[in-house]
Amino acid sequence: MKRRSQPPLDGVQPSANCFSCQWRDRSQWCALERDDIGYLDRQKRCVSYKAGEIVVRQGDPCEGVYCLEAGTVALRKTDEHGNTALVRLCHAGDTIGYRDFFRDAPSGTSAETLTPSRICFVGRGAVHSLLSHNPALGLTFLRRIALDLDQAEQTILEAGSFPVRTRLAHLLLTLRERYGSVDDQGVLTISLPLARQDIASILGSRPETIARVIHGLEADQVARFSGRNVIIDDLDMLLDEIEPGRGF
Amino acid sequence: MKRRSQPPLDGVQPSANCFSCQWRDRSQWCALERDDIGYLDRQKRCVSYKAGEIVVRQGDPCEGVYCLEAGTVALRKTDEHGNTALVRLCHAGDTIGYRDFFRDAPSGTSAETLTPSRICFVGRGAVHSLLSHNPALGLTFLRRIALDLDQAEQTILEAGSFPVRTRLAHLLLTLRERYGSVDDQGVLTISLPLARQDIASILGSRPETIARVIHGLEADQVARFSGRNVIIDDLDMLLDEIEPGRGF
DNA sequence: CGGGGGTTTGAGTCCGTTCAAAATACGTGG
DNA sequence: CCACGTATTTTGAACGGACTCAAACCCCCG
Repeated sequence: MKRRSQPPLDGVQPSANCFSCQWRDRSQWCALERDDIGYLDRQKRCVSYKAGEIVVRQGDPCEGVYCLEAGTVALRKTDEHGNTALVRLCHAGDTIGYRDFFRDAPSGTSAETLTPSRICFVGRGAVHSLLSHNPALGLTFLRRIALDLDQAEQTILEAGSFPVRTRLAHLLLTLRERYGSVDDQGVLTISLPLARQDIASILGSRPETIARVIHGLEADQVARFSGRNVIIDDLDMLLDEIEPGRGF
Repeated sequence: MKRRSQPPLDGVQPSANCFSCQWRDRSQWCALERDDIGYLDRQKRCVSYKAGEIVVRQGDPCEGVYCLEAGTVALRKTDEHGNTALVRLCHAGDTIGYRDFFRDAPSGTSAETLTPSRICFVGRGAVHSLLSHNPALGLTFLRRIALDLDQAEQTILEAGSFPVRTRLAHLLLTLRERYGSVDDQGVLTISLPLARQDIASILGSRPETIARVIHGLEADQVARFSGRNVIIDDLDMLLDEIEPGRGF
């Protein structure tokens, strides 16, 4: 048997069960009753992906929605001129593709796994069925999209207002919640799920610029980067990158 | 009686009726049955605004949603640092504030009339009631927000990929649909509902830059600007600003 | 006729980009 | 396990678009 360098999907059993899914109460599906969860469980199809695989290709017809049980997924959008941007990161517990589903149009973004992932697929028919059985489900999605839209507008606002350095600091702070850990010394380490070029893409910048900004951050003792690990000795310094001083 | 410079609300009767509303079939409310339209009609409250009035202030609690019957409204977002951006334009027929409503949180944006407008207000309770009566209504909103989110992501993509000049050309083309007219000579004129600073805000730029770009557009015979009127003799030249050349 | 906000123009600067090349990391096959 | 080829990241130098600051201008209104 061939040895593989990909880390295994830590502890996740194949063919997960919706009842025992740790995200059930925190996802949109929390609106479902017991019976409907059973239906969902029978209908869903679970697939494991390696890092870097395409789950949905932009322009493909939308066949249903996806539940990200483990891993991290990037949503990329490409326009007709070939410009591409990483529009959103999806983490374990997120539902993917609901936007295309409700627009009832081909996928507006591609979805690509950034880390090894386990993703459950739920077909159109099943979602429609659940939606009509349980009107509250529609509202949880409504709420979720509203939040997404808010975040997108926030991004627009920031992109125009702050330099790349500030936006990178903000991104690190955001990623801290899911990918950060603190050791005994109280030192924060963040294991980025992103390559440099993906960071650039998220911030609407270029890999060269990101490299330079990272260099600057290290020069100012704000953070130390080694590969995809970021070590932050003094969180306050990182926070100061966003709140530019306190003298007001 | 005092003479007023504001143009009257062309032909719109005061206290509009939902049944006779010209937007009924094209708005989210198209999902409603006759009885529910009646309920909506009784519940809504109609108000006329002059240009430049604030309809909703960012941070205010969300009391319901608004139907824009006539006029143009700008949605502005301000962050904690005072940066502000014009996030979206709303035109006659649009529903406003549904996002805040579904997030169930204070308004994330301010809404300000750019032209004299007539706006109907529908309270929380009424919307909730209609929503529970008619699950399809939720889906029309879902669809609408999904479209908005798409557009927001498109904006993010463009902002990072194209110079201000291209984005301005694109904006003009967008506004053409609602604010453009063609005379006997076949010449296109667009009556912008926006001040220069609002254009800047929409494009994530500055008024000075917009002035310069407009100057450049005029120098290249692409368009002539006088006040809020834009005259475009040759539409192809404007289109070329977006599609950079045809040799591919 | 005298404000006052919005717009335009000018000059200078900076941030981020582009292009090119070197350095490093990574996966693969020997 | 190491060598190799490829992809990613980093560095350097130069350019350029958009911003800032400041002043002049304009138009609408009182």
